[in-house]
Amino acid sequence: MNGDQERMTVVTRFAPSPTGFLHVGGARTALFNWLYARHAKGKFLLRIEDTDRARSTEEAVQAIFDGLEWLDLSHDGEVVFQSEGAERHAALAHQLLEAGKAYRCWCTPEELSEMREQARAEGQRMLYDRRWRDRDPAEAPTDVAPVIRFKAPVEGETVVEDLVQGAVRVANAQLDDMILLRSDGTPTYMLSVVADDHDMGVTHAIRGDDHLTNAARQTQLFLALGWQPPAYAHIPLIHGADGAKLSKRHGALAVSAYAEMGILAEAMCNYLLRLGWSHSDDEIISRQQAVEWFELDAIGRSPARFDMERLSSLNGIYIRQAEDGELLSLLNPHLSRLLEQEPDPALMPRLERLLPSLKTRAKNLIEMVENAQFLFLQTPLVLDEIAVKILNPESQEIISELLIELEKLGSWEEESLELAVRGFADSRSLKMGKVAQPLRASLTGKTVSPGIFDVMIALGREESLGRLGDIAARVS
RNA sequence: GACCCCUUCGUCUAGAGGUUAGGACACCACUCUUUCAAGGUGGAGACACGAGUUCAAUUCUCGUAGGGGUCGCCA
Repeated sequence: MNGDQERMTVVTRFAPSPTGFLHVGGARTALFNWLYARHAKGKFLLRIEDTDRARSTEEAVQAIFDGLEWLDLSHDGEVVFQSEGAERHAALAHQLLEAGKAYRCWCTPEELSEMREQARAEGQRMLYDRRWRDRDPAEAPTDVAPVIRFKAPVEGETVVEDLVQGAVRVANAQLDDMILLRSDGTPTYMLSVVADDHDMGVTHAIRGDDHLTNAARQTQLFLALGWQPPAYAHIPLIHGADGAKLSKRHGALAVSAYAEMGILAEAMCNYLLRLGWSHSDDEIISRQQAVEWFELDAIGRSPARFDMERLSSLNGIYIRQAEDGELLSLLNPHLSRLLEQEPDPALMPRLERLLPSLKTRAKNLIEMVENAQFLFLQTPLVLDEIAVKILNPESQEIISELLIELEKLGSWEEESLELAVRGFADSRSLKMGKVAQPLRASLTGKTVSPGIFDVMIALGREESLGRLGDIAARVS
C-alpha cells in the first residue's frame, strides 16, 4: 500500500445478495467490515447485490436489514441496490466492447455445457474456450442473442495482494473470458461489483474466502477499465461442527434464529469476532475495545468451526454482565412466549428482584425465563415429579411447622429468613437440605432454583406464605 | 479433475528460530454449598508427516498427506 492510499479515508462495504437470510458467515463479514471502518474512522457502506432478480426477494432484503440492526452494525449513507446501477454497468460493458477489451459471443448454453463436459473428460479446468474471441462476427448465428465477454489476458499472471492471504498468484490461463453482459443485456455480478466498488470509492473489500478466485478476475477488469482495485482481505470461511462447509442446508442458521434462542447480540458479535481474529489472549472484548484493536493483519488464515458451546458460554458471561433494565426488556418477549400471554405487570418486580440470582444460572434468555417461570404461576402450584417425591408426608409436616415460624417473622429480609430457617433446622436436628429442598419444592414446584432465600424474597412474604400454606394444608 | 487457500490440545486460538508450547470453551477432580449454577483451585489434552536450512526449528524452504474453496448468461 502506498502513502497516498494510507492517507485516504477507508471505505468498506458489506455486499450480501438477498437470496436468503443473514447467516453467521455474512454476519461476521459485516462485522469485520464495520469494525475496520470504525477503527480507521472511515465509512462502512451497505450494498444489496440483487442483480439476480429471479432469486432476490424483498423478504431477504428485510432479513438482512433486521440482522444488521440486531447486531448493531449501522452503515453510513444510503443503501445501494446494485440493480439500480444496471444501466451504467451495461454502458461500461459497451465501452469495453468499443475499446476492443470485450467481444460478443454467440455460444448457446448447450455449447457451453458441451465444452464443460469435454474439459472434464480431459481433466482440464472447465473454462470457456474463447471460440468467439477472434472469430468474425459475420459468422454469428441470427437466432442466438449474444453475450458480451471480457477479453481477459491470455498470458502471464494476475497477482492479488491480499491483506489476509498474502500475494495470491493466478496464471491468466486459468481464468477465462467472463461474461459481462448477459444475452438479455443485463450486467452480471462480476461487472457490477467492480463498477460499484469503484463508484462507491471502496478502498477495502473484506469478504469471504470463496471470492478469492474472483478477486483475480475482478482485478483484471479494474485494470481494463483504468481503475485501481481496492485492497482485498479474504477471510476464511466458517465451517460446521463437523468441519464441513457451513451452508444453509448444513448447520448455518439465520442470525435471527440465535436471537430467538436467547443469544445476546453482544455475545454473538464477540463470538464471531474471535472466530478467525485474535488480540493475544483476550476473550471478552467489548465493542469499543474491538473498534480500537481491530486490525486486518490479526485475521487468521485457516477456517474455523462454529462451536455452539463456546457461544453459549460467552452468552452466559454477557448475561451476567448485562444491566438489569436492559435484560428485563430483552427477557420480555421470551417470557410472553413461555407463559403464552403477557406477563402480569404487577408480578414483574418479582423477576427484577430475582434477576441477579437468575443471571448466574443461565446461558441464554430462554433458560432464564424458564428458571423464572415459577414467579408467574398461579397457585396452588403444580409440582413436578421429583418435587412431589420430596414433599412426602414427613416433608409436608416440616413445611407446616416451618410455616408457623415464618409467620411470626417481623421482617422478610435475607438475614432474618436465613436465621429463622437455620434456627428451625437446628432446633429439630435437621440438616439444612432437609428443610431447604421441601421449601424449594413448595415455593417453586421444582427441585432446582436460585438460592432459596432469594426465592422467598422475590416472591415476597405474602406469596411465599401462601405457597407454603398450600402444602401445609395437605397435612391432615 | 484443474487451479487457489489452509494445517498448534476435541474446538477457538497465542506464539513469529532457543518457551516447562500460553489462554479460552468443553471434559475430569477438588472446593464453596440449601438444589442448580456461578466462582475458586488443580488435572488431562496439541505443534499432521517427511526432507532440507541452521549450533538450534512449532516458527524459514520444499515435498507428502489431509481439509477447504473455486471452476454458471448465481452472487
